[in-house]
Amino acid sequence: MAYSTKDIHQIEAKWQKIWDEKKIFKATFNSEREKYYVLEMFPYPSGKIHMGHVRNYTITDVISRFKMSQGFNVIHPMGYDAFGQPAENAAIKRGVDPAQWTYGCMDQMRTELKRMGFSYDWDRELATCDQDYYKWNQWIFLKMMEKGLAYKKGSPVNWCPSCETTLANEEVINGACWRCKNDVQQKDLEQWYLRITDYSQRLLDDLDTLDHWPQRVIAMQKNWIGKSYGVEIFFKVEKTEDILSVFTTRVDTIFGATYVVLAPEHPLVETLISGSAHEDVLRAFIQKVANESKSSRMSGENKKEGVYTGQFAINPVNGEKIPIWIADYVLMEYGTGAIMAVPTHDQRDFLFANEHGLPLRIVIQDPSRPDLVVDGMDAAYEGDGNLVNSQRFDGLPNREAIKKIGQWMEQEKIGTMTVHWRLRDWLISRQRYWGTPIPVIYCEDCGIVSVPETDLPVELPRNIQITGEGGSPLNHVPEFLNVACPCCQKDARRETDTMATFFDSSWYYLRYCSAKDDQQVFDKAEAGYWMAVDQYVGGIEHAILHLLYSRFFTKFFKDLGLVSIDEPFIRLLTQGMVLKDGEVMSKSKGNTVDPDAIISKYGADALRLFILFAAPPEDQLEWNDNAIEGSWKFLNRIWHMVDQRYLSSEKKIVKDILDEQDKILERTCHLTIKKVTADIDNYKFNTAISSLMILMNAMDKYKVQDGQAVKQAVLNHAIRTVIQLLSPFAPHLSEELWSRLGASDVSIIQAGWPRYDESALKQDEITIVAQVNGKVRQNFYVSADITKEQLKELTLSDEKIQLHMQGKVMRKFIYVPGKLVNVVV
RNA sequence: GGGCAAGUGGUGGAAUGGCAUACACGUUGGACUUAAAAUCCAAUGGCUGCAAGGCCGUGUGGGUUCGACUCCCACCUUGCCCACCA
Repeated sequence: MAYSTKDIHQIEAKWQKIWDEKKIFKATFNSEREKYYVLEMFPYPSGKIHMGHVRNYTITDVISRFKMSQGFNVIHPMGYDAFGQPAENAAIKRGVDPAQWTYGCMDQMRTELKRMGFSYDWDRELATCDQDYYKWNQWIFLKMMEKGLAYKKGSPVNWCPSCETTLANEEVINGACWRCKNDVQQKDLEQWYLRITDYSQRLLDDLDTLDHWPQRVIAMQKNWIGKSYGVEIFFKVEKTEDILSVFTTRVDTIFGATYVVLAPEHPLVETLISGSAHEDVLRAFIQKVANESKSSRMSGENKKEGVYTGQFAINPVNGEKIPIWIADYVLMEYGTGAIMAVPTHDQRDFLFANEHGLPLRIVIQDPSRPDLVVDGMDAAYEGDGNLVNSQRFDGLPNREAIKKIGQWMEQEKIGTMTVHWRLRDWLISRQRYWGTPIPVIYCEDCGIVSVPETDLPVELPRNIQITGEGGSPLNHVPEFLNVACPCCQKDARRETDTMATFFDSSWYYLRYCSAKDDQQVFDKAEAGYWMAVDQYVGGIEHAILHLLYSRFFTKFFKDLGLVSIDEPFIRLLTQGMVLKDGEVMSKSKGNTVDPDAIISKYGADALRLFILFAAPPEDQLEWNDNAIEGSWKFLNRIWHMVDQRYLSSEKKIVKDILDEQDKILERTCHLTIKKVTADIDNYKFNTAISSLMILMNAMDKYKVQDGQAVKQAVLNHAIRTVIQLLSPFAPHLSEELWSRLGASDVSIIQAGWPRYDESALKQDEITIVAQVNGKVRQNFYVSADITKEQLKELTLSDEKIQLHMQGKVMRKFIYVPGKLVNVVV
């Protein structure tokens, strides 16, 4: 019987229904069984799924089904990261209700995900915009407030004028908004922050325990956390009592400091310049820098601009009077917002000093240019060397001097050895509607009051006007805004900002463990059993944001005593992008391929198979309309194999009665089991599939005549093996064929995962490659237990080998058992 | 400027230091067919040769080794991440 598009759609629908009705993928808490938690990064419900989703979720599905077959108690949940700006933008543009729009998209996505045949436990489905989810966002926020980890402060923040909201540091990419790519501005605002910096050290240290994370993700996080050791040095400002702190990692160059520079936003700037002779010039400069966009200010290629304040600072190591400048190349966000400038040993300072005629002094000697003087410098020397012009430290190697000077400065109380972090506290306030309301009330008498736990959730009002203008829409909803103070019952008003949606996604993997629990954030015992996530799969774009925040939340829950783990995700796989014509598929480029259309043409199994076969999961994948035909053809071949060549046979496979052809197929069969099993564990889905193709090719060559019961049994074994090994990749077809073989299992998963027999892998006869001086000249087909001496004799007496030895004398004979020999002449 | 990947046929890609190009796509030829599709069979790195064969070949240049796509050094190119980070 032929296998057609009509058949695949019938078969796929049939099995999706059986899986659903028989609850094949339902995960039940059972501490007797070994669990396995497989998770993908849940989608934003934009409506249709795209090839990126298909790739991500097919990978997790293969792992999930594989682990289920192996007998693990697998939990594989799915949900939606459902709050966020696209829904709100749709509301502004088309006047639809964001909730209605979002739930509509979720329905569509669910249908498409089911069409792919993914092995989800749908009973655990969640959406972050559900009240019974975001209620717990608010609960977590209150706990953080209680522990002093959530706090409000006024400070300069990143402001995206196009999204009309604030952004976290992690959301600013090259000075632009991560979502809309517009330039980010600085604005002074009162906002809510999470004290993630309290966890800097733990977030850094525990990266070393993540042995199964990609190295580059770990490197990116380390980089982002940015720990640097240095010294904070106290400069006195001349004629005042003010102390100016600067941070440096190069305290060995302190004797070469010839001026000090402040960021224009530095708090001391105001007192330094007020009343100065050039006050207006100075203020104009500060204003000019403030007007610059973050991206241009941080570009690094700008000319370094600055102005002299007219004031001096005293270098505490030598009492020297050095001028205080203000310049745009010093950033308030890093260190203390002030630097000591050493133009001879820092290229930025060098450029600035030359520009403004500031003095230079060499304090580290370049070993390759011992006679170098200041006048001969055309660039700063940033390498190592011994100290000069540094009083009692002269002659010390600079790396040693870093320690010695630091210790000395601590003794003299003119500096302190310290650590600076790049990581900032996480700004979570957003001036948007479609998010979790921050559960806080402002009372004139009581100040900031948290909403009592019993009043949760603070409901997000529905059916309101969303215009995109006039700040947060919640400001214009009196029923929401006006509330009695929980302390004094007087009129008060609610916080109208909502939480950044990364808050929602920082703990959803815990919620899945007891998704329907309406009493608590998650069940401690269930989370204790299911967590941590054994295998997490998602895009590299979340290497910092989501993964860092989730690690922070897990550590916070540990401190609350709700979990006992330190890290949420044991194994992490970051899958590559799907490209078309060499470019990332995107709606704006118009080069998307709709998964739904592919399913309609070839079925979900062919799509799954292609997307895994075309490239290793971490690499970019180039979509190819032709190549998917190959996957479709391969599935057809398997169908025909079962349809036309599987006949029942009573015979058992006994090694003694097998002929050479039988043994070869048996051996290929066992090799394939071994290879596919190892490959799935190592994310090598492409080679797992190719080894299944090799087994199919071997079966095609293997001939069985009528009545050859032993050969039929051998072939049947191979057929059953192919179907089982294929089942994680192409589950629908595998289920159908498995049931046609007369299996009694409800699902092929219950048949278990095939095991290979080590003894079946052994070969009686093997091929040995013979080389002369490393070049292959001959092949020998010999008994597997041939000795080195026998092989040597065989090789040296071979005509071809002799020809290539050209009568020369053998110097060495290399023998690699079971593989090759090499004659060196 | 710093860090991390990667560079292999016409294409996607395989190769615990041991036969480079598995598997697939594409192409070419053949079988089946009135014809086409589908399917099946065969060939398919380059140069050279009637053939057997020979030589060359994994970004470039060196090195280690009996033997290097693989390990080491330098360089080139591409991609990603970070970056006026003090």
